[in-house]
Amino acid sequence: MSEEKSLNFIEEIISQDLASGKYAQILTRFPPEPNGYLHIGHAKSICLNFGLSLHFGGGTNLRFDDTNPTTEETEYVESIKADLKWLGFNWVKECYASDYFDTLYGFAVQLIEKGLAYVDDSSPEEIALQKGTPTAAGTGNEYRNRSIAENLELFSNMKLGKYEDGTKVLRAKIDLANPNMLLRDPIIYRIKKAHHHRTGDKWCIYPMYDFAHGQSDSIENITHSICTLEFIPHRALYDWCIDQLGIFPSKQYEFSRLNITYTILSKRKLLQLVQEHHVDSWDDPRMPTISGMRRRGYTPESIRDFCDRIGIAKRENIIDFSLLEFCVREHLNKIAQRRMVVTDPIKLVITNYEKGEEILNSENNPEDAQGGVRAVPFSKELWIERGDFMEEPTKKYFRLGPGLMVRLKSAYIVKCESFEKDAAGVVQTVYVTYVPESKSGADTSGIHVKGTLHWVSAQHAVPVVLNEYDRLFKVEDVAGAEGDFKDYINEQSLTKTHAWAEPALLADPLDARFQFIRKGYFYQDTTSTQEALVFNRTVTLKDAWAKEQKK
RNA sequence: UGCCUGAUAGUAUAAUGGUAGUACGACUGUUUUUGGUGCAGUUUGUCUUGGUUCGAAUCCAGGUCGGGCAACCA
Repeated sequence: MSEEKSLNFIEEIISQDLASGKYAQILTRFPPEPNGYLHIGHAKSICLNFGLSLHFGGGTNLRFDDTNPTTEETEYVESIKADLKWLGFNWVKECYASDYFDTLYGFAVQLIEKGLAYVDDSSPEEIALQKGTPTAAGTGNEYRNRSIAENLELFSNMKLGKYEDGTKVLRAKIDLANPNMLLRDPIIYRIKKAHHHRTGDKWCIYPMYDFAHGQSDSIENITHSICTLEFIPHRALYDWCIDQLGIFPSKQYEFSRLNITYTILSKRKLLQLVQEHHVDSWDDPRMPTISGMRRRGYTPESIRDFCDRIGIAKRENIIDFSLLEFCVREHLNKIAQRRMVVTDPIKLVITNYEKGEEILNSENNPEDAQGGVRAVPFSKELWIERGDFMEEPTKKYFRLGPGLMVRLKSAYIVKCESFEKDAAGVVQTVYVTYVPESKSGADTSGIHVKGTLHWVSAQHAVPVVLNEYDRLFKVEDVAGAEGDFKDYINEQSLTKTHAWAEPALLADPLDARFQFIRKGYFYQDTTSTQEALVFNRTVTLKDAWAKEQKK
């Protein structure tokens, strides 16, 4: 337990509960509905729940909140488990609300027997109408006065499948005038003759969230049930159910959900992006899903670090996307293998280089003294970036231009002697002379240059495809922007580039993390093959020169 | 017009009646064979009006602004 960091309000509550002896150890839970893929907002909840039990001692259950058979699928269950494991968390028990269907049914019967629940034959519209409005009390109906015996029989018949979907519901009998709309006789069971991904066709009635969640927490002896702010009004119902049933008193606590600039964190909207082909899939590297971020090259460490930094509180927030970028850069800088890739090539010819070719060594990672070196072939003709040559260099331009000198990374210092344009006036070739005694690591030339360029030997170059990603949306606050969120989609969020790479990439493992020097961090895409290498740009490098140019 | 919540630099998050701090961002400088990294520094803040107090971001009262609540979703 590290004491130097101050506690957030939930950690505060837990340390008090532990100190007072209320609990000997804590048990939290992560309760996704298996109706979509996990995203970075879930990661915040995951890191919180698992982090809490790791920090204070105890455990965390993984519980699938699968009470709505029409939206849930096993595919989602599997992806959620895979994402959780990848993030590095282990749950104590794998639970399903559907495992409690029998118990939950019994709870409902208990409520009926206490005169606290009744079967209502009204239509959804009628029920909504009878609920009143936030400022006007609701009105009852004749079904509210049904006898216990009648309710018992009707509810049993509901279970037996004697009624059609939507014709009857079971409601808790609480208070139709309560200022909290959720307490105005909430529906706790509805008829759905649908196939459930786990219970199959065994059930045709399913409990609502409010009659399943708190009870599931209680059944598992969850001590601290942590959810997001929009569930605050549900807490009264949560407690009411537990009180009336007299079961283990789990307690609900709420924190604010995560928002990030230039993206959306809503399963419903993310599903829409997939279904309407604005992105390729749930794991499209542009998606803020865990699987998308994994494919893009984010590391579990960087996501956990991000969740650590954003903090836990109760106020609405929107985190800068740049914080996420900072976190992944910081981690990748330490572990990524440096490689050289040229994306928009022009030819560089070294006129006085007569050796044919030679093999140079270049460090894999300057941050890691044990990282070793790799062999990089060097020759008379190289590819360099078009952006690294300027016909008429501006002041503060440290790259190549007529008469200017630069170092070629891990190789020699060269001086630009001349250049050649094609018919259209576009520069195609730059002619330089090199300084033989300036060889990297054995430089006796005494020459000091300000710029260092990456390069690839033309005859050894390997073709690769780079997926360069930009933000998915054009506005900062997508959820808060007026109108349809899809109007703000950035159509240029993906740029595919053909590039030349150094041959070392051919021998690198599939899951290696790379920094393409001066370009950014890259990770091999799932579609990449030895014959056609494809890399996703996880994030660019910070670019002080781009900033300087804007001035 | 009801109920529930919340409000500290650009963005987050601490300070639990006693020096408003930290991170990211931005800006300087410095180091550097990545205009990367590292290092040093600068910048900007307690929603408002009263009250209690020796002392208020913190407690009290009123106001303002934000978010949520009327799914057989979770």
